[in-house]
Amino acid sequence: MEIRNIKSFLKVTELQSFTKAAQQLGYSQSAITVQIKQLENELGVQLFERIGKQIKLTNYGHNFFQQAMVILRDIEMAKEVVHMNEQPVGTLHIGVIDSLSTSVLPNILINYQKQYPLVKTTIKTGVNAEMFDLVKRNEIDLIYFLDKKLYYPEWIKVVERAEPIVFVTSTEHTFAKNKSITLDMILNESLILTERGLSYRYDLEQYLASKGKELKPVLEIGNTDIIIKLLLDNLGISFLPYYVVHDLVKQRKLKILEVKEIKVEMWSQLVYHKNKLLTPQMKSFIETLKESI
Amino acid sequence: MEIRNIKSFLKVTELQSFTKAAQQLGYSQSAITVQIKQLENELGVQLFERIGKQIKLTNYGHNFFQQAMVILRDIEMAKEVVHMNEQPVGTLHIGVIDSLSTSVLPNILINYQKQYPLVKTTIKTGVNAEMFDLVKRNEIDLIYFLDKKLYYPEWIKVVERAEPIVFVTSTEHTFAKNKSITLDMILNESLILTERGLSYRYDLEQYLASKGKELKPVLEIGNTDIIIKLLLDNLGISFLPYYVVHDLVKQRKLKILEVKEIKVEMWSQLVYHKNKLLTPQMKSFIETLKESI
DNA sequence: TAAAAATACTCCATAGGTATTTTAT
DNA sequence: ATAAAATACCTATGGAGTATTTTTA
Repeated sequence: MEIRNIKSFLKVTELQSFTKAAQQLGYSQSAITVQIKQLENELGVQLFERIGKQIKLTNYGHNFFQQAMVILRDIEMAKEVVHMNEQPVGTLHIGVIDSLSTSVLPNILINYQKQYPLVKTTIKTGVNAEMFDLVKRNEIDLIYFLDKKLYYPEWIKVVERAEPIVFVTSTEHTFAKNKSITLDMILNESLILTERGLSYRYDLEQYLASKGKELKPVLEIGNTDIIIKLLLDNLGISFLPYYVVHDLVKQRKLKILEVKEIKVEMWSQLVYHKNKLLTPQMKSFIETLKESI
Repeated sequence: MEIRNIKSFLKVTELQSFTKAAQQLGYSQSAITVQIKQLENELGVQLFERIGKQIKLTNYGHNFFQQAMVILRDIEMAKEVVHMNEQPVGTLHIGVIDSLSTSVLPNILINYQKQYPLVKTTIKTGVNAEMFDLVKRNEIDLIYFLDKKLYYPEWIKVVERAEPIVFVTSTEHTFAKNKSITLDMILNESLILTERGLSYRYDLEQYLASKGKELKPVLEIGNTDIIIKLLLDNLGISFLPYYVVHDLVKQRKLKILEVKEIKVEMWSQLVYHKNKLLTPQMKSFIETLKESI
């Protein structure tokens, strides 16, 4: 059974005539005869009585008529309903690296929820590699991460912003008053760093290695929040994206150490998979993020 | 949009794979690709995200999925529902000539209604020509009439029974005691007859004409009930199908006059149009009628 | 005769197959 | 190297047209 048969059937019942139905539908009369016959064969019943020049629905035909209308209505509805939800509603899956998730993301999410209260947002956090994996498995719609400027043909980048990485310590620290600090000075202090392998720490180590030097952190902690707590307790110096300490620096609880010899810069980037269909949720989130930074 | 596309779409969503869906449906993989693409073009939206080796419904696809299930369910339902009402329910349209409608039909209808209370029966009465016309216009399902044995290729005859046509009068009538009556005797009495043109009256007149004689009725009334009333009042003699007077003869209120010279026999016949689809109502009515006579 | 549906036949549009390419694992 | 989908191309089925026949008004 195909839909064209059903459409023809309905037109025939409406006009009580094969010929007229054919005219209105742009078929030849014989095409209608055959289409109705196909239906009758498939259903195993006679749909019309052909008596004299006029045709009339049989009981079977009447039964089918009821359902045929339902089916056509369903199909029309499918064509409409498919376009629904072009407003931002539904769910949005975002992957974010830890450091961004506790610093810049909260404000963005608050703005977003205010503007689009119908969207349910789920956040997955982890390191870059884990996020990238989730994108590949199409489990998250967008990923917001920090790294060098990355270009992969399978990604579409929608936002990127330079993020300076800075040495930072407590305003209580003895270095806090020094105008200019050298790398060597820092290397002899207690260093509280993020994990090895994180791109900005890697950059730093590469630079040091080129000078024959080495990082010897007293502590390695993935979570930047914990690092910041330790810094506030004046327990050492760290090397972190500026954005994670921005607020506390403004509040004069932490202090950026100006180290002239090295400048590490990373990029916070928002990307999605090139084959990903942009949902309204995604579009609106991207807009909100652009406005927020 | 055709149903095969919808079926394939549903199988693909079920198996999350074009290839597997193709296998299960007996298509090649490329056929599925094309079918889904057709749907996507017609709907104007992307139904699946193709990311890596796996596919995933988009929001649009999910919307369509909901309706697609409804459509298929309704199509399956159409295939079932079309066979419904194979029990005798619904309406039955019967055409009956006047004389049968008041004599043999009532009993049959009572039996029928007892057995099939769900069938609504409509009775149209009239003379043969009117009934035949209604059959041709497919306004009645069955016609029960009295005439010579008729065979028309466009009819299907399901029941026929010989119906003697008899001279009849009141038991009070002077002729009632006579063992043998001649035609001549009757022709001189008050004759109360049905209309000219009725087949059995026509037969009688033909016979008389061949003998150079003629009918001179004092009254012509189409309705046999009225004729019978007049007979009971001993107002004359009539020429009627035996079945209309059967009961009153048994009750010895009317008397059949034995006229040796002529024997007119008609047939009560139940027929329907050859292109008419026999409904369960019709079948069961035919059965009931056969049993009742 | 006219009008409607059925039938016979022909044709070609297209659905689906095979083979290959692309893309990703 | 494998596996899935897309693409290119080809073939054959069958849907629809034309012409004719049948049936009935």
